[in-house]
Amino acid sequence: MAEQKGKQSAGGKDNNKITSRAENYSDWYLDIVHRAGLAENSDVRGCMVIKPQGYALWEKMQLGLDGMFKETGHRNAYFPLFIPKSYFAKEEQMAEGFAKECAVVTHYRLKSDPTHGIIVDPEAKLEEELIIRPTSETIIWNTYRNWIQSYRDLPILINQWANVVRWEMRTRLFLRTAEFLWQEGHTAHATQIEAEQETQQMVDIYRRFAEEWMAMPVLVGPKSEGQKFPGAVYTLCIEAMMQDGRALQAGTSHFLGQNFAKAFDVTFQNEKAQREHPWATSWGVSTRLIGGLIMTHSDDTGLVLPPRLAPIQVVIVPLGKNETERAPVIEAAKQLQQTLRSLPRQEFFGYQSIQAVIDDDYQKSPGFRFAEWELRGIPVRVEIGPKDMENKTCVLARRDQPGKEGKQMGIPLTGAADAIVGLLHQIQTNLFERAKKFRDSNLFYADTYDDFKKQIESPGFIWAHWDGTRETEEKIAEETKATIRCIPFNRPSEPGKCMVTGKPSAGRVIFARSY
RNA sequence: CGGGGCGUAGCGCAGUUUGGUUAGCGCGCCUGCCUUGGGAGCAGGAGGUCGGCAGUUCGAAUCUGCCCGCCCCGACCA
Repeated sequence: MAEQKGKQSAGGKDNNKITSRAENYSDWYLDIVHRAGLAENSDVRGCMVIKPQGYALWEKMQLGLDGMFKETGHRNAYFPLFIPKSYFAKEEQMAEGFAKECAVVTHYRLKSDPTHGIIVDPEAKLEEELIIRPTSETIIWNTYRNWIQSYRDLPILINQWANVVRWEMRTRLFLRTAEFLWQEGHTAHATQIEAEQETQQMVDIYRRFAEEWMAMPVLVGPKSEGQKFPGAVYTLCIEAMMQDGRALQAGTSHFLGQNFAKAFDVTFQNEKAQREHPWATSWGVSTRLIGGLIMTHSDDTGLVLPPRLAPIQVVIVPLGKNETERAPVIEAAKQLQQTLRSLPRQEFFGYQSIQAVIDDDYQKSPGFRFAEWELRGIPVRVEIGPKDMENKTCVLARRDQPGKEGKQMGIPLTGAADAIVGLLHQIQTNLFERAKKFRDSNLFYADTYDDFKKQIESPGFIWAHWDGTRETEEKIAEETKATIRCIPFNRPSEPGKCMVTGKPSAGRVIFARSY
């Protein structure tokens, strides 16, 4: 009896399968991250290990973004991880905003102790504590003070790729971790208008990157007062809808006014020999984008990668029962791999050659190998077997249509490389269109607060009128857990009345529950 | 930090209520045979201080206390 019970219950959950989205969205997400080998939790609370497959995605993101930053005149630099507490305190709004989640270094030495092993040396207390950067405005503007004397020194257009630490209570791989990787741009300008143009330009770069590389449609526009970056005059954002209908802030670009220049006493002389404070921006996206990528495209079969972001675009799976069958198949696979690799480089792939791998692990059954590569999200799979060799053809399978549905048989090997490139472009477009369609079909309207409360219980974003005050937004957040995600630039011009207070509203804004 | 749940092999779990010899199962892993157009099969094998510490007991995965960690729900957040 006991044995039988054990047998039945053991493995009750098939750990070979991915939890379906319908069953448990959050388990589905974690299954994808784990099974596709992107990342895992480390022993350090709240911190993840980004594994090679996951890091490769980040590298492709860096490739795409860094290129766009450079094209617009930015240069990379690196500033310290540690920020003296006094610097941090200088910009009040920001210090307050991040105070609750700062890691602080208080000592600089350990020593061995007979009873406790290694201990913090109480003699080695720092005179001034160091904050581990949650963001770098303060240390950078403290540095800019020395770099900026004249209007001729401006603009300063700097970006840094770095890690930051925000001590979060609850973490989720990629979406919210205590330490994460990001880029932060920090610019200084002679005029307000130029800084505001920069803020706009950078959010537009984020939009382009999200849409063109990640195939992730986004809403673009300012945040509400309540949601903006502490220390910013205003914050522009790109906001995406995940497949569970929740919002993900995917990137932000801040107009900082002269706040940091004043806090750090940064001035320059203009053409008329007058002293002025420069105008600032900062902007960033993080490894959170990987979470957004997963939750935008992936399905119950596994990860789905848009071709422009996929570190490997093509996998070739040779088939065959024995050496005699396999030899010519392998030869054809190698030729195709070589042809793909030597195609003219396209901007579409970041001017990198198309990466194709051959999976000739015959120990694994064909079905196993097909499933495995689908799980890992490779956009195109090529199957070549003995039957194909008779006709000099192959089979192409597209990841955006998993299983047998996405297969095209009888593709001539001679034209296969071109067909694959075409397919990669198609997949990229299809993924974007599909995600956009999903997003748009989950945009709802609410005119009364009652309707809003009802609608917010279902997935999706809601267009609603709001009186523009922080109090009303807070009340809504408290009562419905929804916040204003974005005030889209392209919103229809439609004055109305706030659904809560009845006060006038200039136009609808986007509400949603968010990550 | 409040409420709930859980720590047993790399992963997923049974066993704990009612203490009793060498702690089981599925997947994965290793060896061999066999097989290959959608997650194959057979045979053999390796792998555990049962989260930690202290206690109760002739005897603890199982009972008691303390501690640590993880997950979910809240408060907070890119």
